[in-house]
Amino acid sequence: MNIGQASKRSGVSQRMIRHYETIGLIPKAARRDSGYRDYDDRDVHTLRFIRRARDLGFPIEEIGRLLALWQDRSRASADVKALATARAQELRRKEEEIRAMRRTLEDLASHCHGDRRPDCPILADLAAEGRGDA
Amino acid sequence: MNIGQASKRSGVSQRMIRHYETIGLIPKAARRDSGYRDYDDRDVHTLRFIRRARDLGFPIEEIGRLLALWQDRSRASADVKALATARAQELRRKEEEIRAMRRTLEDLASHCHGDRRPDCPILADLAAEGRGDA
DNA sequence: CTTGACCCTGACATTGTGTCAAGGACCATA
DNA sequence: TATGGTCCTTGACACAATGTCAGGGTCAAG
Repeated sequence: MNIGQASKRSGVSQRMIRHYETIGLIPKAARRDSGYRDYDDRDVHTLRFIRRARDLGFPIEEIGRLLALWQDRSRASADVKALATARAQELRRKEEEIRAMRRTLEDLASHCHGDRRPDCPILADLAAEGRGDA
Repeated sequence: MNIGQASKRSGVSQRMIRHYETIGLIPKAARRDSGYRDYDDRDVHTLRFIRRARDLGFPIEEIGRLLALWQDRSRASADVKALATARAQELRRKEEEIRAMRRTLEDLASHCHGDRRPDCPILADLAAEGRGDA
């Protein structure tokens, strides 16, 4: 099948399919005489795997490792689990970071009148003489 | 003062100071005869403002608007509050998204033996015949 | 054969930041 | 004054992941 079909069936954009090929995440696709890339169901399956991993927040480089493990019949599940838990921890870290930012903002906003008066604790906070790095 | 000092005092890297100038977030710095950029305390104050906003997750473009509001003595606090709450909501959205990913991963990992056996529900899930987009 | 849908490559944009290179400026000390 | 070390300048390349646009073939149906 052509790349358009593969894209629709896998949920990975044509752009990204080509990109993954370029960076070597997936092998170079077979080509027709016309030069068109040609995919089969296994390829689509692989693309779905990638999409799913991507949706779970794995960076490309780790997706590559997951793919290798997936294709290695003798892998140890511990190796996979290690990647997954490391990712989960990283996500937890980001989550906390964003949460802290959000709460600060909500706190600031709650103290702001939000009317036509000009004074605003949000700007006051942003402008506060805080520590630079020096 | 030179850019190095301004950077240290504001906590914004030299790279980003120049970048902000390039994209017009801050006005072009004054120059010495030597060509060196020259900053004063007000500039540093502005840079700190930017850094603080950046730390709160505001994208550059919104930081520009905040700066304008900050410098506008007659702004209405409602305008500032609107930006802040919109940002908070966006952060909340991201937070949820990341949280969902993390929980899925943790769930998958909890069902994985994590030993030398090859079978692993994490890979099984990634490889699952899920819906593509077609 | 023409038309429209599909494919190809390559390039540019985004967001925010780092780093490296080649070259000039400045300052202090030998 | 010459030399060195530290600072500055610009410009370019890089990351991750993606979109989009342009200019040009391909294919299939009418």
